[in-house]
Amino acid sequence: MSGKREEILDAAEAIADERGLEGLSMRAVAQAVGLTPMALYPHVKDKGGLLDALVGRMLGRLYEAAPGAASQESEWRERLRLFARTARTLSLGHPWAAGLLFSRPAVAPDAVRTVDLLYTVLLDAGISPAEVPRLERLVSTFVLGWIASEAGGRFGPGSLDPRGRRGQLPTGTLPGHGALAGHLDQPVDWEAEFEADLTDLVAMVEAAVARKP
Amino acid sequence: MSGKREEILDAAEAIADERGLEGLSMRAVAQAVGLTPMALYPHVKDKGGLLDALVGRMLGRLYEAAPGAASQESEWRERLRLFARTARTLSLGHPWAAGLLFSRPAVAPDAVRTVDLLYTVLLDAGISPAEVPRLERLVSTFVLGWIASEAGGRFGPGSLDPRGRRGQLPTGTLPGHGALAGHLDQPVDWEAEFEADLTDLVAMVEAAVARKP
DNA sequence: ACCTGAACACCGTTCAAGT
DNA sequence: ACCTGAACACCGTTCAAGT
Repeated sequence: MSGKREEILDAAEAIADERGLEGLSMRAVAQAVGLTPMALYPHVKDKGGLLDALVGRMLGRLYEAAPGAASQESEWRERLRLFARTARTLSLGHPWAAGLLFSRPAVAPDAVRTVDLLYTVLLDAGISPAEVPRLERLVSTFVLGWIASEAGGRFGPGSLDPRGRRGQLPTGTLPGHGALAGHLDQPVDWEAEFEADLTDLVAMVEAAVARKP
Repeated sequence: MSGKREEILDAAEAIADERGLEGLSMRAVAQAVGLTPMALYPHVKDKGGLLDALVGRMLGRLYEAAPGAASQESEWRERLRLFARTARTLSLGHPWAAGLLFSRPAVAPDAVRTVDLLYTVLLDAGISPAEVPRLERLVSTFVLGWIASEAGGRFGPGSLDPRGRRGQLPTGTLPGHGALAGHLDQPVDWEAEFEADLTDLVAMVEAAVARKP
């Protein structure tokens, strides 16, 4: 019936993918669906509401795309990793999305489903119920922070290129950089780094299980 | 000499603190310093440049306010915690700041100093030089993600209130929430949770040291 | 160099009016 | 209910002109 709303969200997502978040205006969306800007308001209520709907969609897709993470058949470690990998892949395809999750508390049903998925993973790992909410926030915050950094450009050359770093400060004031001389020039394999981080994260969960039986 | 730039940045920071990031316009800053909007441009070049300068300042303040973290006299564990705590305190005072760091790769000297501080902490912990850059990104990404979540509202009631979560979905579809029934209603002590997370983070660094000697 | 004033090409949203 | 058109109160930034 109300496929008009879906049409509007489709157009908005396409615009965000192509022109970024700052290219996403009510006027641009309206033009894309062949309407006047004001004709959007009955369907999305607000620009904020449009953004909320957009992240709601992404979370829904995350939940659907990581079915193995939900089905309790595979091992919790693999479910955790699958979930994180899916989030990363999704974020790379829609680089505007991750950053929104920091400011718009996601109350949509799909957001709750996603949190619940992590709850069950941690419970199956053997985390005591009292610690599960904190560890869920720890894990989701790290994953979200990481994919937002990668998609948003924080890991980009601007902040990484060692040549850019050197020379701005008097020599000797950067002892850490000095000690790492040989290790800062190589290009980074981000997928491999993400996987290594997930290994550390899984080990942290295991340690939390061992600590409190 | 060029205290005018500092005056502009002071005004911009005050506006961001009081009215949030969306209240921070070139026009508002100009009015606050008693100038025409265009008179700002020789000093800050751009609105993007103004935002960069603002986060540069925050990073400088982070570096200055955590001197114990830099001075190699205290233990690395305490230096890591001090650094993270200082970042959190700063972020709570300027809630608009953390989110900016995801999208604006900080190349400013103070950003580099901050990264170098974490490098030396990890080196002193005994992390092998080859692993230091990855672990620095892991630690800084978690801390940044956490303070951005807290300051941005992701941890807020919208996404936490269990009453809001229940009822939106057919019962039985949220097994995790069901199993955690008693543990989702209590209010959270965010400072205590942050400290607990830091304990897990420190333990993760220790595990990385033990793994590769 | 530093600043102004007018102007351009945008925003989100309200409101009265149409169907 | 759904849509339009004009309008309001904003944006960042360019440009020509002043000093």
